[in-house]
Amino acid sequence: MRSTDTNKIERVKEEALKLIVSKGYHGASIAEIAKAANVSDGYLYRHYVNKADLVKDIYRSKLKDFHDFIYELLDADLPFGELLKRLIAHLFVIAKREPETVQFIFMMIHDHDFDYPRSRLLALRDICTKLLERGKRDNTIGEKLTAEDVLIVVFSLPLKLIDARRKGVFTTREATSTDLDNITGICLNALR
Amino acid sequence: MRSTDTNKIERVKEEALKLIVSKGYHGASIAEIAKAANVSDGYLYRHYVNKADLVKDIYRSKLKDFHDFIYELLDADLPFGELLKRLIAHLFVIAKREPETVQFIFMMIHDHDFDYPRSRLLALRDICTKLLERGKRDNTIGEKLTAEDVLIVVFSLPLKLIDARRKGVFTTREATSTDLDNITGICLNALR
Amino acid sequence: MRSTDTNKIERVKEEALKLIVSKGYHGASIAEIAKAANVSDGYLYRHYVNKADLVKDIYRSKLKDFHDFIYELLDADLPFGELLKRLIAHLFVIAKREPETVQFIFMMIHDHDFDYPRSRLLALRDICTKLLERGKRDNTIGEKLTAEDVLIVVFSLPLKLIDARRKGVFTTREATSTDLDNITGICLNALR
Amino acid sequence: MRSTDTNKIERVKEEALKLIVSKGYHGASIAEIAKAANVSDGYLYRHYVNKADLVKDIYRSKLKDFHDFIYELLDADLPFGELLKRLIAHLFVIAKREPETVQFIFMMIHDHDFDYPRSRLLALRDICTKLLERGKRDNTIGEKLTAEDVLIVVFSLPLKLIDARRKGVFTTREATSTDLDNITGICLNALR
DNA sequence: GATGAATGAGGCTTCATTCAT
DNA sequence: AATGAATGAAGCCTCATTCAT
Repeated sequence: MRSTDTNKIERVKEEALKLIVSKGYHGASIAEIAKAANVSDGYLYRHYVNKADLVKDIYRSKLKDFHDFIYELLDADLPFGELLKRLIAHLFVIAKREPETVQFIFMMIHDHDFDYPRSRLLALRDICTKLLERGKRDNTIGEKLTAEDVLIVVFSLPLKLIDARRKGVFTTREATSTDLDNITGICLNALR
Repeated sequence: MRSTDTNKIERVKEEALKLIVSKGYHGASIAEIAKAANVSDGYLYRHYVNKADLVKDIYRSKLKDFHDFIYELLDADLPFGELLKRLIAHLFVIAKREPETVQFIFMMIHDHDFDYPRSRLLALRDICTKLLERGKRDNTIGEKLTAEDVLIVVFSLPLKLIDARRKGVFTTREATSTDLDNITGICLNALR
Repeated sequence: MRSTDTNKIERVKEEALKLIVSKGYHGASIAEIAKAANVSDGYLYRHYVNKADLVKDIYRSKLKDFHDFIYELLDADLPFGELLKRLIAHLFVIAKREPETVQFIFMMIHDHDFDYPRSRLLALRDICTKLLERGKRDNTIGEKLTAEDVLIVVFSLPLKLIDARRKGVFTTREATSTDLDNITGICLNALR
Repeated sequence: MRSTDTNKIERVKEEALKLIVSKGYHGASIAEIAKAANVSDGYLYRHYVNKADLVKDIYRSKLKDFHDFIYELLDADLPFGELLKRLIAHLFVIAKREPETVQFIFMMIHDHDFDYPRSRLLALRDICTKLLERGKRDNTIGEKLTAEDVLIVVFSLPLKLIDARRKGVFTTREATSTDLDNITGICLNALR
């Protein structure tokens, strides 16, 4: 999994992500990805055993980046409300700066062919549990709520909003800071 | 002249749904679907122009069933809280009785290759708008909330919970009436 | 091969001919032919063993009509020049009145999948031989020429001209009486 | 890196031509062609977008070879009679040496599914026009004749003779030099 | 390490034909 | 006699993967 030309494999991952987002996993062929990355068809097989392995790696690393960010937030010892706001703000910022990344994660989460990576699942559970503790400590989260509740509220609503906007369910208007406040408020209320 | 066996195409749709749920759209081949439905490979092409057309039809009809149910609820003129509870309860019941159906809808909603059918999109907007009105009339939904907020709360959280359970993110425990009450409460709070 | 509804099978033959001319033998499906003839898909199988059999029958009958016309001309005991002129004129008239018929014959003559029907081959040989005799009797055909020469001249040049016009090789201008005289002259010269 | 085996694609074209001649375009399947060429099924799709594209390429190149030969003849500045004789002789030689090639061209010219390639059509018109000029210059072609007349005489009669022999309309006897002289004489007379 | 030519399994789809009614 | 629902063989084509260079 080590490469001489670090750039190359990064290019592959980048183009793979972009193409998968725009054409779907099956729609993005190895040939097209390789061409976009200016790499030979066979190149990626020196790093990954197959196409799915490449995608899993991208998926895993994107999730890790996100989880790492949350861990940093958790380390900062903010009140839960503030923490949540920053978490969601982070999502919105990424959704704006690199929309493909958020869309990619959203796609993969729901893709039949890709499980949530085991290591990430453990991290996710851990994060939800810590968020729950933090919220309860601050009396921001209701006594009876569980980490699972945190999961479905904190990691569904914002992503779903971003996705709804992208698809134009009601509007394609770009998310504003008002939207950010609204969705944060909704999440906070939800966990009351 | 043989008369059309109306069961046949129903069998095809049923088996297609099941196989797609278990193996994904691309994983479920025409040959396999036909075999499971005890029908010839070419049979479905007498009803649909291609595989995607079949799947879209199933998708559309399942969504329609769901939307029809909600319209019935809306007609009943219940208070919003009760309406929401019944709506979510319905989802839970289906998720238990025909888990593939809910999973199928959940998959299709997030599938890159399938758009939300136009007619259903209009119905969905209409439903969210009506739910919003009802909630505001009852003072159950906050003044500033929008139909889009209703959308992401009412149609994301319960489905996401069902999906989380199926995947065993935290637990694979079957959803109980307590879970139902909890998630309803969360949704109600979210829309406060 | 007898039918109760003579019209029906005639309609089938007519539509088959038209569709084959416009879409080719493989492009014209039984379903489409049946639909155009307002007949069931299975209908033609009560008259012919298969699709090819239907087409052969149409082919044979169209050739027979043409051969019959030539035999009538031969009976009229005209000088060869006049005979040839009338023969070619007949082709031109049909090409104008029912262009599909001439095109159909032209297509079938050159189609890999359809042999010239045996009975028609014998008639064709006979016709060429009689034409040769007539021409030699009149001193219109050179001594050394053969029935085969008559064949390639009389039955190639006019049809090829009609085809070239249809395809617009040089022009798509409709064949005039001048064209008729020209091509007749060419054929006569060819056989000198 | 394996270098492209230039023989492979040539083998494919060769076998495709042979199989199409013997079984027709639709009768010659990709699988069979690939097998005959000792190549994988998918191989030809690395060179052509589909089956028709392969066949068009063969068609075009065979026509080009023939046209190139005629252009060489035209360059030689021979009297028209000699030029025509050599042209027809060339056809006879090829028909003997590689009978499939002539048959292939003859089939394609008359195939409903394949147009005469545009570039070849232009060349053909040019050739006929130049032949006409040459013939008129030598007083070998009548004043009133046109390039279209040259077309149907020069490019129909010899091919039709070859085809008639192959099919055994009158005889299957191989074309002799006498036949060559005869058909040349017929063509010359035709254009008088 | 890297390439890209070549493979071939497997998918979707068509359509001539059958046969129960 | 006629229908037309249903069949299924067979075709075309895609694309992840391999491996000689």
